[in-house]
Amino acid sequence: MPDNPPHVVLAVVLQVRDGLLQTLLWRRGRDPQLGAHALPGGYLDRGETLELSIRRHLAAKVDIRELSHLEQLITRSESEQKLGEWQVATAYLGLIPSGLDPAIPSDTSWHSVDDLPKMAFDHESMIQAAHQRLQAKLSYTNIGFALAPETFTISELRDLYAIALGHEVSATNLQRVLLRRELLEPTGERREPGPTGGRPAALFRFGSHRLSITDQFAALRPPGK
Amino acid sequence: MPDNPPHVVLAVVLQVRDGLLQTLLWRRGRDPQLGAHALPGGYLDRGETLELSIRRHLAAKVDIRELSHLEQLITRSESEQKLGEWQVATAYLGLIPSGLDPAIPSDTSWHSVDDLPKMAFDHESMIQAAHQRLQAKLSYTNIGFALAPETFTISELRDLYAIALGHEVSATNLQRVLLRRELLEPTGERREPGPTGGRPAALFRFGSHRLSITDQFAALRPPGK
DNA sequence: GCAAAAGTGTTGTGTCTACACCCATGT
DNA sequence: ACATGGGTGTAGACACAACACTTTTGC
Repeated sequence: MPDNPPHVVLAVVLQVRDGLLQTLLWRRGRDPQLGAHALPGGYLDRGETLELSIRRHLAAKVDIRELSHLEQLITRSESEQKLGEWQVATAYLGLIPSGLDPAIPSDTSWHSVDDLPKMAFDHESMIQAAHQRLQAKLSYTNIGFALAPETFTISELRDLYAIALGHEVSATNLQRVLLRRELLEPTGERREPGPTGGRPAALFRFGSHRLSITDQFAALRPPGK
Repeated sequence: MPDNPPHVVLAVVLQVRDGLLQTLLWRRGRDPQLGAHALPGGYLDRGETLELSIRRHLAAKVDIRELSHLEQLITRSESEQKLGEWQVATAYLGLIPSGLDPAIPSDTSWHSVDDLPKMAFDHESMIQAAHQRLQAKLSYTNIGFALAPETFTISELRDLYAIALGHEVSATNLQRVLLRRELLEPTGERREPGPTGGRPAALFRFGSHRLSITDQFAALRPPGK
């Protein structure tokens, strides 16, 4: 056993795809746990910074210019140790806006957060931690910008929030909350109605694409019983 | 340079002492930065877990049975690297209830968070991060249990909150918020008034000493202008 | 009685949810 | 006209801050 632990950097990359909150998983091509699903990532290189390291490893899987947000989640040493490998792992949360479809290599695929395959190590609990962090931040920050495309209608945004939060969200109230907090600005454009008609929806965009705490007050709770 | 980075584990230990929020600093007895003030901690041992490691290092400074709370804060690789030492550091936030006065070694001392000496590395920003985390959690969790002694009056608790938050807190409203959230329970006992008189204060205690999120809603904001 | 400290009553404000209602478009 | 989806008006619940007022003690 070496004097210092190998340091692994991982990312839970989340995106709303096909109506589900999905995460990018890599099918391990090497021991240990060959064939099991794991979070993308790899070893910290000599002299490298944690954030640059995870960006480097992710670059092998997706176009990281499409990453709309990246933040550190947690650092763990526990479970790897049980496997006889003394090792430290730092997990990041990454987000990709809905609507993009980055090219990914064949050993990598998207999986619904609610229907994960058998995961290597304790990566499943890291995905849960990432999901909880996203849910919490949707309530008191402007992090919605990182899930949404550049412009969108309130209905589309409502769907993104509902999928990420895991419960129904009212378009009416979502609009009120985000406008009151001055996070959303109208583009002035409208979306053409579909073949079935309906009033054309106004297009909005997030005023800022930098994370900020917008309200200590929680909103968007699950509908009352 | 070795194949793997040395992993350092640090703790920002906070306690309300003498009317100030203070942190435990260690005066470095070795290079680099000999003589500068630094957070207590040390290297991760072979096969050791992060949390056990910080507990082990802290045990050399204080009686860790007096630690009322310990949580992971952040892991950094950046700044140490600038000094030519490729190194990763994980910082923890630790809390000690007010009123205790743990024995500490002579190379260690308490310093007000608002009046820090010249700090080694980027430890000052870690203390700021710890302080901000504590302030935020005072609003939406029951973390007050970790700052307060076993039993206390509302006035005493008000002072602790005011010191940790850095702004005035109303005893009236603090009591209402914490009772509404059912965090406080009366012990049934009373504190004798001082020589100057006054109605005897009821003693309370926190119902739970495990961290839980009690409200997504922020309270205890600074008094309005 | 009077000062001091603790605790309660009450009012107003702001944020949120829920739901009724109105608006703009396609067929 | 009517269905469809977008958007506004309004009322009620709740948490909170602020402050007046009452209670209980020592002197």
